[in-house]
Amino acid sequence: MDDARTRLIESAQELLWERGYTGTSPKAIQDRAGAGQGSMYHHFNGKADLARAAIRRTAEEMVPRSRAHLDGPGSPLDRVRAYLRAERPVLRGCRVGRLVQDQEVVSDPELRGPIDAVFSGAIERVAAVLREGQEAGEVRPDVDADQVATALMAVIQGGYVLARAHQDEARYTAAVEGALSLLTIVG
Amino acid sequence: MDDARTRLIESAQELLWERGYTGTSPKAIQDRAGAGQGSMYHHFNGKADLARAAIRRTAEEMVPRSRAHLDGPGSPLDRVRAYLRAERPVLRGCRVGRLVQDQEVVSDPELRGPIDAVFSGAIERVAAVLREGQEAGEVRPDVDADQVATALMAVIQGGYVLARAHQDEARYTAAVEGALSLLTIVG
DNA sequence: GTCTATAGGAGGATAGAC
DNA sequence: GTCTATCCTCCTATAGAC
Repeated sequence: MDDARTRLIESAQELLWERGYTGTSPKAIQDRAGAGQGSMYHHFNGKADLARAAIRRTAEEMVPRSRAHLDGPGSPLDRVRAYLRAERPVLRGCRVGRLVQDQEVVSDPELRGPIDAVFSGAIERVAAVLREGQEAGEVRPDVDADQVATALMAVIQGGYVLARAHQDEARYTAAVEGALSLLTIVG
Repeated sequence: MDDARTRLIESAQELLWERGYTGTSPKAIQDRAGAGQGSMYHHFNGKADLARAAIRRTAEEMVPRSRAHLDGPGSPLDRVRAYLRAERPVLRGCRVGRLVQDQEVVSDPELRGPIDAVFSGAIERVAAVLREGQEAGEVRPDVDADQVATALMAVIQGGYVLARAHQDEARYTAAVEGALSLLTIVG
């Protein structure tokens, strides 16, 4: 059993994922955490303050996930494939990508910062692995690794969007496989 | 054309784009439309009903935009490039892609349907043009056109997400150019 | 630290007058 | 068709007791 402060942060993480910032009320967070109003306003200044803590924590939790695949075993191309094909809660959406639609999140540097850092860090790491792949002769050498890495991250985020619109995880898979098929050197 | 009903729909379209479904209140729509509560509830059953009309209209307006590029002049690859490079309000986000984050939108088939149709229609059209390009020898023949078309649509949607997170339109451009660079036959 | 009480405002909608 | 009045709930936060 964790303390109330931790439970509040975890509940906020879940609700921000499910309903976004605007759709998440302090009351709902308290209820899910089993904490009262007094408890929440003792530990945090308000909704935005709690959301900052929750988003920071979610961002911290996501970095090791991508590192696990990108810094894992296998050839560079294998690692990029493993990252893109990693199991994801597609229909639930991206924990952080979802939040950038919220105007209040984008406007607050403390809310947006950690999200931006997750994406920027992942793009950089993917680009580095792609460059390894180019040197190894696995990946087309005629493309800009940074641009392609950005495109691959966009495929993941856009895959979430298309899959939710279609309510079918297959649309995510199609996007990822389409992107991966373009990555290899044509025979 | 200038009646209250139309103004209400147009105002709802703008607000849904800016703030999403959850973040848009009937009051805000009325204020922007210069219409009173009585007027809105005379023309529509409520918020969801008005949102349905607004989303249908937005979806209708988006189809010709994509057709303009995909069915335009130039070679197949030129048309795909023109579509991906078309000017878009990147930092404002996608009019329809934004909405699929909203749980209430995804849950209501009448709200989700038109959005899904926009994406599905665009994917099909892009795939057809890609197949033309493959036959013309412009596009790699060894890839699945449907999957690649899905990937390209995902790049657009994901480009919006990454650009908003970074608050920089360049991130969208990088994603698009990275994807396009993979499309051509390697020299 | 956590509880209850309190509060002004916004959200979403209904009813009846004009 | 549009207006105003009214309703109840939820939102977000503050105050003070325990």
